[in-house]
Amino acid sequence: MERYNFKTVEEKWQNFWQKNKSFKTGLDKKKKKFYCLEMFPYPSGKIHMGHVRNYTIGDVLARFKTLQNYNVLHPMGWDSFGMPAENAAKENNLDPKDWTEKNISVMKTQLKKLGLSIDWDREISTCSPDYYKHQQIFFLELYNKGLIYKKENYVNWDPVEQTVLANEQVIDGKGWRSGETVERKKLSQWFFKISEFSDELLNGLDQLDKWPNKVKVMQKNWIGKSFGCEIDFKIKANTSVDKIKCFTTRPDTLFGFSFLALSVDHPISKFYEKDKEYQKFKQQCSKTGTTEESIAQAEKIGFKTDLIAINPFDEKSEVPVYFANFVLMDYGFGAVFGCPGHDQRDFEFAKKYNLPIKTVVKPKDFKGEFKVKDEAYVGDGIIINSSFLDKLSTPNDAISKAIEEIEKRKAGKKKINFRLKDWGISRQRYWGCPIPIAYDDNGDYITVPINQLPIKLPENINLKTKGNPLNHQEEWRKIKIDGKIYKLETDTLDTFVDSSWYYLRFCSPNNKSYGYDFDEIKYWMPVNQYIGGVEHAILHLLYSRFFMLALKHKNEKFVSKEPFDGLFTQGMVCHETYKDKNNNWLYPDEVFSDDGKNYFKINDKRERVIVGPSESMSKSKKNVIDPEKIIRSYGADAVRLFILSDSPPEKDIQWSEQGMVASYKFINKFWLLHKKIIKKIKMNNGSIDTYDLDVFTNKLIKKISTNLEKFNYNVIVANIYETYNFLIKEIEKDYKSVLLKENYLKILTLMMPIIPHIISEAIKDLDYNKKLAWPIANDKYLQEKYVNIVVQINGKKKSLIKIEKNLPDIEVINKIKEDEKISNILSDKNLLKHIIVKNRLVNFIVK
RNA sequence: GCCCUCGUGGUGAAAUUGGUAGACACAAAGGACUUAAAAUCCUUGCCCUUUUGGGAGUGCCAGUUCGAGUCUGGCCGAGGGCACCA
Repeated sequence: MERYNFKTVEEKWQNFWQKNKSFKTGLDKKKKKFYCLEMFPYPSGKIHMGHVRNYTIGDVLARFKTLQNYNVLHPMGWDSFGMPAENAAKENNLDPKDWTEKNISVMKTQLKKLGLSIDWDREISTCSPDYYKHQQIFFLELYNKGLIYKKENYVNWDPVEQTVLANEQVIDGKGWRSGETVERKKLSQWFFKISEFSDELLNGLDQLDKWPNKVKVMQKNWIGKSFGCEIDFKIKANTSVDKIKCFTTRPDTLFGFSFLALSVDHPISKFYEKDKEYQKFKQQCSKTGTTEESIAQAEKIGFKTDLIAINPFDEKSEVPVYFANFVLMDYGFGAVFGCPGHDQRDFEFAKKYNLPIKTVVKPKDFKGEFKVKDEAYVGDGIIINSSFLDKLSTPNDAISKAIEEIEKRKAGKKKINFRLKDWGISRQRYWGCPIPIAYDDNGDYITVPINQLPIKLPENINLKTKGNPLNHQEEWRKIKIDGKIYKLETDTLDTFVDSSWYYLRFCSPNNKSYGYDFDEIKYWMPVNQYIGGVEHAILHLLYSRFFMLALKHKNEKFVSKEPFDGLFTQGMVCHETYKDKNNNWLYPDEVFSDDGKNYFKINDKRERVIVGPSESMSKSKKNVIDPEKIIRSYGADAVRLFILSDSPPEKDIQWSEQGMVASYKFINKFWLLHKKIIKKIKMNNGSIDTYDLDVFTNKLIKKISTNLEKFNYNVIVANIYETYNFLIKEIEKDYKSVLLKENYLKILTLMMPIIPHIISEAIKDLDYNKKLAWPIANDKYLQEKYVNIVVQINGKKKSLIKIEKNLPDIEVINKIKEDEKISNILSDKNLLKHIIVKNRLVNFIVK
């Protein structure tokens, strides 16, 4: 029998799908829709295994929903602005545009070879003026809504990328892409007012019940809502300062107040700039790096001012004011009131500077006198030593009473504070979306009128200049607005802006006048299922949620709220790491083994390989497998089958050559089985009723359908193997041909989402030309005639008895007692009672 | 330090949501076919017993229950996120 030739079959069907536009999005708006979206890739050169996994998972879902007769939107595009293009172009003297376009064409070809059911007619690319024109229009819109502003502040400066990073892009004090230590620099920057929506972004999370809890928790922590109050502390001193504002969540501990601490960036610091000691202190603070270790180990240090702060609850209580290294300017008001008894950080500070440590909270059940000694007591309890707050329980009663009292004394008011900061969107880079702002000679700016958009990037420019290349484009910068010459803004937008609305663009990718068509997004949005890596849990997903709220703001027509109804975060693809004895990484391709040990070849000699732990595939560790090569050797179906098998999609998967080979063998085995079945059907001489097969098929429909809904794709692969194991035995029976064919078509349809090429070819052999539909399980076959009853004695399984379904209890018991083994056990025991779980189990309780 | 998630064979994992633990696969060992190898197929998989059979068993300890991988409490371990957030 001829062997399955995946090459010709896969190519044939991929051509067929392309020619027939098989995955073109339907236009019938009366049909139920399903918007399936995977995070679009950055066109870095070639696809990697992470892409294969991500897009296979999405494709299975899209194909399943299509078979279920949904109108499916399954598009693909390119997140094509960004620094790698600029850097690569700089190195090779290319235009970033050419580099990007070349990569897109390579990756598109590769994705097609996976057999993805993508509507390529909707392809978009964020670096195309057709796309970023609309982004510039959105910029103007948000600007006019007051959601964009410019301010000068300290920024995270990446010295390698020569650009500003958002807080979220700084990981352990290092740039998220460059890995270089980030510097503090003062710059004038554009900001999105994301903090305006803090509460909505937080509350919206509650509606997202199809999101992983993990992601919601991360966003919740990031938004960081805390309840408390602001307090104006009166200042006694000879300077012009008369009060300092603080934010606190613990006004109930105000009687434990023993110092006030300020950030070195606090406005008051200007009175101390000339003080030599202060300068020294400030420098010391800046030296405390931003790395993980330095933060963890940083000693709490302070600089004592001549200011004295007064406790609003006790005018006689006066405490010193310090500058302290642990106070951040961009949270609260850059000032904290120190209560060493009940805050560990304040406690350490007080110990160092010998400040009083007063105990004002005592644990609820503590008997006798409670005193803070070796560490702060931060738990709940009863207020003590606090005048009118005494005996109140904290947090609840004491905090509200304290706030009430503060408001009565006009010393402050109730306040909610968020950790979420505004999103800095300026980047000093060429390869990004230009910001539609122009400056006059005085440095005052205006927005560029809509009819002059898009502002296109200049082409063929010199990138090897220092800093932002656009700064050197004098001609390009000139723009005439209302007859007057202005100079364009040279900052470009953070690429996270590009990906914050692309899901809207996919709904109407060719709409010329505006970024989206209202009717289209009304039908398609929200995305029903969004699939991507968990590394975007905060950045991209929070920004996208913000963007929807910003578009909706003051726009009654825009009804959608959350962009992504369902979110699925897939795990990473891992591989063992290999090194030689000099600690140089080795590619898996270089490693071979013949006697159970691993070697690689060097100068015609073999040398032992040191095998390291399995880690997420990364170019730097060389533990990568090239998808294209794998597809070439085993075919797309086998790759899809393997990448879905073994591990659940949300968990990391180990790449294994053996596993890959097993999937490949299965594809071939399956084809041989298929040919046998076709032969049986063609012979058309069977006489056996298909009851057993019907039962199997209908159970399978139920299993695979529910497993698809629950993303249990690894179990579906197991279901497919089970199906093979079942059919290879069943095929010996001479089933009635028509019925066999009917069952077999259903079974093939169930496998279509996973291995579409071979299944398409197999269905062709059935001479079936109608539109495929997802089979529905017939309840008749799910109700079995016989059931296996587990017989337990005192909860332990003793026997398994096959009886008719739905027998009355008494008959079940009688049948079981006929069982020799059970009756033997029961004969010398005292039967106390029995528990019957219908059609499943009988438990005898004996003594 | 705080928050979240997870602990099941040699390995990746299943388990109808409280009811047959280990489906499905990888690896291993033994066997069949073959001159041989590859490919393919079959068998085995903890302890005691020659078999029949019996027993233990889902990180550890307790609890709830007729019955716990699944529920509750405590402990141990692994992974991830946040990190001076006042």
